[in-house]
Formats: sequence, C-alpha cells, structure tokens
Amino acid sequence: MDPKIEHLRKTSIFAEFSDAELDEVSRLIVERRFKHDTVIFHESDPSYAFYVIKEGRIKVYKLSEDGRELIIGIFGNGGVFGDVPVFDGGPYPASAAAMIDSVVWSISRTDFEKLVKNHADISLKLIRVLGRRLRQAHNVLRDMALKNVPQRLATLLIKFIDEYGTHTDEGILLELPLSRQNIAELIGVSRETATRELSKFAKAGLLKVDGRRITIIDRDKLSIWSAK
Amino acid sequence: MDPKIEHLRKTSIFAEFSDAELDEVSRLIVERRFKHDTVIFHESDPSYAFYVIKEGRIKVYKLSEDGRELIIGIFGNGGVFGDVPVFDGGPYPASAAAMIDSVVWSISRTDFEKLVKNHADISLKLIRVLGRRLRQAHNVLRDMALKNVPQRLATLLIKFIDEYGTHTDEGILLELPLSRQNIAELIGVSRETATRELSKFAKAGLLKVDGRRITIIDRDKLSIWSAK
DNA sequence: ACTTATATGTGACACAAATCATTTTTAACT
DNA sequence: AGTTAAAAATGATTTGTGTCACATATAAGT
Repeated sequence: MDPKIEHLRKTSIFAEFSDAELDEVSRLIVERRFKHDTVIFHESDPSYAFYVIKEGRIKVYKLSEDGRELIIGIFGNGGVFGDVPVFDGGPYPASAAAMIDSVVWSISRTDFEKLVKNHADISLKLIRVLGRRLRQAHNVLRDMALKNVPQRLATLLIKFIDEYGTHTDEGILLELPLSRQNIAELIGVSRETATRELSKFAKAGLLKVDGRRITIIDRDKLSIWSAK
Repeated sequence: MDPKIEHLRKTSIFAEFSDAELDEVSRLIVERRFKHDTVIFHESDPSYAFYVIKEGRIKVYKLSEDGRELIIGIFGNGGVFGDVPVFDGGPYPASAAAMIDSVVWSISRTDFEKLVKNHADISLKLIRVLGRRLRQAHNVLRDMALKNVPQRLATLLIKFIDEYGTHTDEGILLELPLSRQNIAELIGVSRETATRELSKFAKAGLLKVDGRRITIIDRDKLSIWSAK
C-alpha cells in the first residue's frame, strides 16, 4: 500500500475516505518543510492551501490586540490545520507555526474544492468532521469561561497525555516541546501562573516536573481536579 | 410566495438554498410552542430534531459540573439551533430554553439527512455555514481567554445591538429579555460583576440603563473598549 | 566548553473579580 | 392593586491571578 495513503487515513479529516478517494487526495499533495519557530501562515492571510502534518509539531494560535497569544491547538503527525478557509472561503482564522522542524503536506484550496465537488460523499464526511470540531470548540469555551486555573491546567494535561503521552515505569511522560509559556497560552494565564500551578500539582504528588518533561504520576487525581 | 419559504430564506443555514430546496425543507417542518423559561432539550440528550425559530427568543447554554451556566448564544426570529447533532450524529452539545414564549419549527434529523443526501449542493452550503461557525467560536474563545471583563462586556453589547438593537432618538435601544444574570452568563462572570461593570459604562456616559432596557449612547467609545 | 541569550522559578505587591451580606428595586402572581 | 417572590444594586471583604523585579537555571550558538 502507498504509505502516503496510509498516513492520510490516520488523519481526522480523511479517516472515513475510501481508498479511491485517498488516492486522488494523495495526488494533490505538495510537500513543504518548516524549521522550528517559523510561521506557516498568519491569521487573516488569504488562504491558499490547507495542511496535513507528515511529521513534526504545529501550533495554531490567535493573538489579542495587544499581542498576547492564545494557542487554539497543537497538532502532531497526522494532524490537519488551516482547513477552515477551504470550507467557508474566508481568510485564515488563526496563525500557524512549527514548534519543531516539521514536514507538512499542503493541498491547495482550488484542488481540494474540485475534489469535493466531484465526490458528493466527501462533503458529508466533512460535515461530520466540522460538527465534531464545533462541539469541541464549545467545550473548550465552557472550560475557559467557567473553570479556574488549576482545573483548566488539569484538563489540558489530561487531554495531552491521552494524545501524546508515553507510558514509562514512573508514570505517563509528556514530552512535547511544551514551554511554560506555551502552557500559559493554552489555558489563558500568565507564564508565572502556569509555573506556579504546575509546581503545586508537583508538590501534591500528582506529577513530576523535570524542565519541560512532565510525568503524570496520578492521572486519577488529576482527572478529579479537571472535572471539579 | 409561501411565507414559510420566505422566513426560511432569512436563516443563516438556509440563506443560500434555492427555491426548490426551500420548498422541500418547508414540507419537513413541524411547529412547536414553548412557554418562557421552558427547556427545549438538554445537553447530552439524544438528538431528535433541530430547530428554526419562527418567533421568540431562545438561549443555548452549557453547564459546568457545579451548575454554573455559560450562554453560548441567544437566537431570535430566523435563528437556528440544535443543528450540530444533525451533522455529526452525536447527542446535543448544549441545552436550549425559551427566554420568552416562542414558536419554533422543528425538522427531524432523519428527514433532514435524507434531504441532504438527495441534494449534493446542500452539503456544500452546510460546510460553508459550519466553517463560519467554527471561526466565530474561536473568536469568542480568544476573547474569553485574553480579554478582561469590561472588554468582554463591550464586545457583547456591540454584537447584540448590531443584531437586536433598535434606533431611537436617545441612542440604540437593546430590549431583549436580558437579565443581569444572563449578561453575566454570556461573558463568564458573576452577576454582581456584570451589574457593576454595566453601571461603570453608564457612569462614563457610554450607555443608559433602565432596568433591563439598555440604551447605547456612544457606540464608538464602546467599540474602542471592546477592541482595547 | 564557554559565552550569551532565553526560559524558568520565586517573592512582593497590586488589582480585578468572586463571594458574602444586606438593602432596595422590580417583576410576578392572585 | 396589593402582596409576595425574585432580581438587582451596593458595600465590605477575600481570594486568585497578573505584574514587576530579580535570581537562577537551561538551552543555543560560536
């Protein structure tokens, strides 16, 4: 099997596509490389393409008027980003940058639009994907509005260890290139607060912090915090 | 022209539909009435239908574990709610309740699904609608995470006067059945804080408060606050 | 490896917003 | 209209989180 197709099938957006559809998609791919800390596109740029991550780590974020950052999402291998404009025809709703050296597959908007128009069932699948996204967005919104900082931090950690964590004999290791600043920008607090709340959890024995390596020791207790 | 069709055309979701498509939609409608303060569906209920507001005012909201409420949206005539489950097949992602006595048109999930499957171009339009929603949701999320209370309040007021405001000689009158509690639940603060911040704006001469009637006097200054 | 830059930890303080308690006002009901 | 219940305003207080300043640790570059 074409490894490209196999990789596409693992993405949220193409998961339900048939082999034939995936084959067509794979022909539209253009590979691009981005060094760490380089911007892929800026919010409100006209959109030219959307992206599938071959390997690397990409953050999607929005800025406030005074330059503070909210990270909407962090995506790893198989992640898809910059796709909303393809659907609604507007500019990019957020910015994207590579957190580590990354290889991404871009699919141009016009190519993808043609594909969707020729395959009616693709759009049904996309509708399902978008519905799920909207759901998630509203959940995050509720958390941001109604939960306090330790709750949001716990929620974030749980989400991330489930997605990116690796099991070790000490616990579940989270080893993204996640700075304190990044954590702060994910839960909408200052860097100092992110530091302090993280070490509170460490002192309470829920996790261990070693620089940017975070090892979750007691997922259950963390989960209670998160729900609280 | 069928007034039903005319009304449907004014809704966000059906705006781009053709006459023939709208006619088909109108045949699927079942009218239902809800007295004020009655719940239409609860979050996580299995979804049976989505709704178009014929007349009335509906709030869509989510609860935190400890029972506090975040209002995701308030919809008036022509508004559409409860539609996400139709798209992704899950349960209702939020609850909905009538804020005043309301008449809504329900369209059952199965009926609508059939319609979409028979009309390929409908799904393309839905994709566009969902894309826009996702965009909005992320904007609100950024505001909630990065803006302070007066900024969020100003942003909310501007959004609402643009949608529901009526021009008077004093300014733009906002006359939803919007309690202080409602305002608080829209911007994620306590009722007391909503009260206080609103009267701060009143003292600064940006608006006038008379019970639940809010008259915006200086939209421009409010807009500056909102962007800040 | 050494130097420089950048990220992190931490204390002191300021300030925004929550909470609590009470009064006043407004809306709802019969 | 009068009574009761609910909502809103308002003051006092507490708490959480941001900001500032600086020390320390870690990473990056030569």
